[in-house]
Amino acid sequence: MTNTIKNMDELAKASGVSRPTVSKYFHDPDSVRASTRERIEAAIRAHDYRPNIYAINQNRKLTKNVGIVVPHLADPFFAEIARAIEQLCIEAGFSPTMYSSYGDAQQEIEILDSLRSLKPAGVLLAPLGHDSDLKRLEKFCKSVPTVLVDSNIQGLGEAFIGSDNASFVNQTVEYLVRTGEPPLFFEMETPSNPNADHRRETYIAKMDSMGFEPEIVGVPGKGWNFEEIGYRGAHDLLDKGIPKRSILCSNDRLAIGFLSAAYERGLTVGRQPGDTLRLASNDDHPYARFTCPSLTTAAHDYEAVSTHSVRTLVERIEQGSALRTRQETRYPARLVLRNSS
Amino acid sequence: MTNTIKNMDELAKASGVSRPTVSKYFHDPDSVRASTRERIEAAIRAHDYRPNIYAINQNRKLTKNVGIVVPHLADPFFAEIARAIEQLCIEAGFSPTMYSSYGDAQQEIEILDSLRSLKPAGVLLAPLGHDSDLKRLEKFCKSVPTVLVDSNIQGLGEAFIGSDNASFVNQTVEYLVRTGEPPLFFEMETPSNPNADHRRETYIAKMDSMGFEPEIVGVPGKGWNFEEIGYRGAHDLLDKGIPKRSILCSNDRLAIGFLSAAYERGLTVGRQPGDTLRLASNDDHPYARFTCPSLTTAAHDYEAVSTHSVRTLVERIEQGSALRTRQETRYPARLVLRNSS
DNA sequence: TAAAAAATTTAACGCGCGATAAGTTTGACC
DNA sequence: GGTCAAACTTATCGCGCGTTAAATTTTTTA
Repeated sequence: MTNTIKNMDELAKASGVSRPTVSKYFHDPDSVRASTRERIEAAIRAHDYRPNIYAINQNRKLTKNVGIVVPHLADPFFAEIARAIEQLCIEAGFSPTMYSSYGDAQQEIEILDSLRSLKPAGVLLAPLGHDSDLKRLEKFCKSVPTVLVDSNIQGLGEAFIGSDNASFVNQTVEYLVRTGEPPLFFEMETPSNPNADHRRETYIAKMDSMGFEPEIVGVPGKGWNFEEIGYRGAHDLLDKGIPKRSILCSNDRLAIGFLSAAYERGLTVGRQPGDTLRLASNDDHPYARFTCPSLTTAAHDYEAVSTHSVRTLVERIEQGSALRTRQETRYPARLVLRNSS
Repeated sequence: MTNTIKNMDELAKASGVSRPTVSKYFHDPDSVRASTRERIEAAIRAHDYRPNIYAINQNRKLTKNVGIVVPHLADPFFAEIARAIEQLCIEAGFSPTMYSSYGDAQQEIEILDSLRSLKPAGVLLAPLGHDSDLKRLEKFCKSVPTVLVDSNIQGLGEAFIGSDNASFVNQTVEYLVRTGEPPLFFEMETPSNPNADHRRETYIAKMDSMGFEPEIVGVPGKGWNFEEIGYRGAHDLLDKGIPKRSILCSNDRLAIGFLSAAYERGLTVGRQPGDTLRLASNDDHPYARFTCPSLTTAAHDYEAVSTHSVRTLVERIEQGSALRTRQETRYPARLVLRNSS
């Protein structure tokens, strides 16, 4: 008796209203009179009715779906960004779906391809960067309102919202210099993300401007096992002796690997007089508090990036195909002092 | 000229076949003659056509969708399980979608509710456990073929596939006893997962059977910030002096917090003669290799769990509503010896 | 209380595809 | 060359809803 309702027609009859009115109700509950709204809602509750999504989306010009695409969900940084964005999308009345390309450009394209057939209202995309298939990405961005997050690709999408890499590195370099000595820059030889390039460039510029000689160590290794790469790279580096007392890692995951290697070698890392090394990094990874020693790092403004990017996408969706000028927004970092330097 | 094709009718005309044949092709490309298959595929390529998912799913009795629901995607353990399962589902010809309840029972229910309207062929569910709304969960499992993963709930779903908690703890306890002394068990006072209970029970039973007195420390704290909880709990514990030389943590994330606290206190953890503490744990968290010292732990058989659970679900889907007896499968752990004990 | 405005009803079409039945063509085989 | 099954075509219905237009009712406003 409670589950005999299969479609809107029956729901309409059960609640004593016409089907177009019920349809209107689902489109916007406030568009019907309070009295009819209550009748409809009573029937919905009584029969546990939910409209058929597929029938809805087939006929609507625009769905309420949004895609969230990140390079690697197993990376806590992206997991956190994705979580925040997902929540905000729900609050804005959309149905977000999360996708991860797991560092694979081919999969990134496949995700976007299958996303296209979901006719999403919009997409929040944190692209792989260098590895991405730019032509396919560009084609996609032209067919679906897309906002780029975290990693920028020139001219692509409606807008870019991310973190200001220069702010990160300037603060960490400044801090290390002010409280000790100019740092060596420790990074991946072939980073899988454009942000790494900006960090390197900022490091060089900053060192130059302060009158120091930039010194960069690029460790080999591909893929997304950054800790492993940092670990091996640190061992290789330290095999040749300690190059400098201060080290700045391009990102926290490399630093985690570095600290692990340093620990194994019995090197003490920190700002105490007896310590052999000082280490700082960027990102404020969720585990940066729990490394040994805890990691001095520059923190993203997760909340600002996620709220701004969702807000931008929603605005873009609501005002239709209004092509404003593409805006790029970069939020500064917040230096977090811990025990590693 | 290339994008004038909107539906199957036009695609059929463009390729010179009838629409039912095209429909048949999409259902199973091998069900049409090779020559017509080529003609269709040529037209698809030429016009970049993709069938409308919503129209397809509206009419199919069963969709090809499967839901993957985990308690917390930001936890690397679940991120890894979800990734593996997602990949296997794709290979099996399904369209997986990932959902995370982020530790919130209310959200777990909402996910399942919205999942229901996607008419999924099946669901792979790693339930929250204690916190889950069992009645709603039960209702859901009756309406959608569901396979439980990682965390079992008696009688729920078609099957359960997870890890054998007893195997984990038996191995870690045995190892600690054999190479040193019986361990203290370090866990959360109110764990958010039934697996923790099984681990505790196994610890007690194992200690009893070996003739030792079980000793358990339950640290306060709620939520999913296990590292933080372990960190604070360790400090509290160590404030009262070192209770025992061997400590077994219920899971790696607690251990990561513990190691961080121990490091801050200048305690050396390991199996060397001079070390003050030995620490072991369970899960083989992706970062267990990079803690300081690296963590001795019991590893899940990720691959076995994920392949078996996907295979079970696919079988269940393909053989319709064949109600076999519910099976529970638990894979044993693999002890990973590192430097913490 | 009448007129205007808002809400609702009735009727009907379309979306893109699944599915089926009956007739027609194709290709393999002896 | 004839036979027959497999493959294909034509025709047609239905899915559950969006959407629209015109007619009707209800509520608000003057």
